[in-house]
Amino acid sequence: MGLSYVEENYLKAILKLSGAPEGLVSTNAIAAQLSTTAASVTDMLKKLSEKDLIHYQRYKGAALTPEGQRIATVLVRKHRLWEVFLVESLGMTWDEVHDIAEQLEHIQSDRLIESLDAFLGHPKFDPHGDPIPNAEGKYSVRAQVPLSSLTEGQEGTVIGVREDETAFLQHLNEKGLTPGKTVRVLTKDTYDNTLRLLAGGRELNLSGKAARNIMIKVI
Amino acid sequence: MGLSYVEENYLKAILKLSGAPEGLVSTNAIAAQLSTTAASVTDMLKKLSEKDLIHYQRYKGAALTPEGQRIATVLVRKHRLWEVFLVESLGMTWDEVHDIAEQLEHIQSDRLIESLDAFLGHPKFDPHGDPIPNAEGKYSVRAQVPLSSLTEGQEGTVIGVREDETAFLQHLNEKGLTPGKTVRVLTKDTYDNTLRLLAGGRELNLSGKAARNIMIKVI
DNA sequence: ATATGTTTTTAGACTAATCTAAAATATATT
DNA sequence: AATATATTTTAGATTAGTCTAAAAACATAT
Repeated sequence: MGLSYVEENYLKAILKLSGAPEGLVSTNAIAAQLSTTAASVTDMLKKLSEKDLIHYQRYKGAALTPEGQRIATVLVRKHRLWEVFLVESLGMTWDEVHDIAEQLEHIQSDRLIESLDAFLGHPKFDPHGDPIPNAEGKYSVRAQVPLSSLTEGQEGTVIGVREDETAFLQHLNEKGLTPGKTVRVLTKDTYDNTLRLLAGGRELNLSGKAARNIMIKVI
Repeated sequence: MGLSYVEENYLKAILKLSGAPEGLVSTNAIAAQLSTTAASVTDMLKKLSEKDLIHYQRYKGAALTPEGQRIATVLVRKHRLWEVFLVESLGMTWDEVHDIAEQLEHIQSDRLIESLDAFLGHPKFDPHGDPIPNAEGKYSVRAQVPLSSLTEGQEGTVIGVREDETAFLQHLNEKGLTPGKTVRVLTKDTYDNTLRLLAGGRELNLSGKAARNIMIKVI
């Protein structure tokens, strides 16, 4: 029924590599992505093709079928939801969560992932600013990124917040970080990601946690 | 370096089976516990012995070494912490979390498990009432007796169950016999030890067999 | 103490995933 | 177009974990 850990990783690699150019993914590209050999990839491509998860013609390359794409997208969804949990709930740093999420994304339970999604407040973006596909596999458009993903010198306008907790909104009101306002990142602390901002003509500090909940449209 | 998923499951099975009688665990007992064959168990016992995680003499049986016990106890710690998270944070029911925790316990990251422990407030018991060993492997104790040992008129609170079979937990959920609930023994059948209970304001019957698997803290 | 029955181990085979080395195919160059 | 180079596939071997069937060890009963 379910796929193995390894099969899942191949599907995710193919999804990642079929990003920009709408062509076929090569054997070597997959081998490099997964740090394995071309021979191993060929074997697996045959197997995934047999299961109708990819279209594959030898010497040509591979592309996900609709079903393969669905499965790979669920993996991306799980990976990014777990990253949000690790950073926002457990307080881990964005650079240490990837390897753990890489393991957690293989946990099998639909109920679990939907409960986690609800617990986190149905986030649309992960701590790196990447969009989280919803349960139907649809991505939010990347017109907006969390303020926390901006680098020093970048500028944008506040679109809104991710979680509309009253206390949090009041906090932002006091700082003048309301929708429509323009903000510029002056400095970003390398340890705790606290931001020094220029907004409405005055400078202010903002915690990394708060910055993650403020959505920005980059100018 | 690290152990495989399978090796970890063998260590956990041996820890579970070396519970009461301080003797050796038999090959057949492990095979039954893991739903595998005796031949497979023999192979693995040799391997674990080679790694100094168990003491093993052929035809005699196996017992954990201090290092094997340490690893198995960490697994129990992880399993139970995840169960607390699934029930208390995600709002899942105690009968559906076991299989998910069975997967989550194999996630490798010391930082993760200590962060999770802190996030949950360093719980001492899991949703089934079983104690959670701390980072040093020490368990908290709690005075508990099986429900079957109560006499007519005695009262207590449900702490947990002895066997965590999903079907059994669901059965208890339907009857409202979940951890924290108060129960009073109304009558006890002298022949088959069937109990007539008062729990959550309503009366219900419970077989002697089921009662032996429910742990109670007497008031 | 010998026969019977149970438990455990060994022997040999299978699957999934991997590798190296060689062969086949595709691509690029002149 | 012929040849050189790069990519991909095949062939064959390896490892971890599993299985069935047969042999070996142990336990028990008469």
